[in-house]
Amino acid sequence: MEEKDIIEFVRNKIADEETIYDLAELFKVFGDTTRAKILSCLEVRDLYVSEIADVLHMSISAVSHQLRVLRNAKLVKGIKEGKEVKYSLDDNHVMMIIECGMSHIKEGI
Amino acid sequence: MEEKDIIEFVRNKIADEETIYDLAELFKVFGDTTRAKILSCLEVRDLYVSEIADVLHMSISAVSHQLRVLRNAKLVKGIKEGKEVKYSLDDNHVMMIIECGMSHIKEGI
DNA sequence: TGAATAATTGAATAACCGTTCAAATATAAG
DNA sequence: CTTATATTTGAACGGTTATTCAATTATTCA
Repeated sequence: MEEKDIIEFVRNKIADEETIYDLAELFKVFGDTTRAKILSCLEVRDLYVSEIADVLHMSISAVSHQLRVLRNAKLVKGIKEGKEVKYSLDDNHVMMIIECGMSHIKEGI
Repeated sequence: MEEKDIIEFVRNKIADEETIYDLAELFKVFGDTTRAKILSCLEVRDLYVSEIADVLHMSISAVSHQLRVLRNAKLVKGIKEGKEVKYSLDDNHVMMIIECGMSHIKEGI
């Protein structure tokens, strides 16, 4: 196969630009320590914002900002209960992706 | 369960700080469009640096910089062949993680 | 040995992003 | 209605990082 053809071959076979962009955006959300911690907490139990802040020794504001990012990415959802908002993982895809990454780490990389 | 106990309960059950840090670091590497594109290319076929640059319409330098990040994260490996260096995915964990993210995207979410 | 090609590296710039702080909104309780 | 509590939001600051450009290393070939 000629060099020129290899380039075309690969270019035609890879996922389209938009899909790759979405993929990177998704992983970007997981790629922050604070957000990863929040997700880990919610993996244990549904929690109110202030509870998450307490567990992680962080400010309410910082947690809330990151919850918004997670919400936008449809990784968590918040349900209002009176003055408080209880957060939970949006679906079990989220846990799956975390475990997927975990297994990579655990295998000594 | 008292509020105080909930905090302790969750704090004791989540993964340890270091593991979560490593997890975030791993996803951070996937969380960049350029690197995601490079990985997509290598999913199709092993390639030389200049071939990757050609496929993605990017400079050799930019590609090389990102390949270093991917190498450090043990996601790709490069083998010298004369003047050139042929890159490939480091193991099939990498493809698994990509597919894991893909399935999340595809499911409409 | 010297020229040419492939890739890496370092420094610099620019854009992005997480945290903080202050202010605003929403709900409950007195 | 007023106060207190829970959360959200916006602006600003500081740190991180991707790309560019120039220089360097490594290898082949004449």
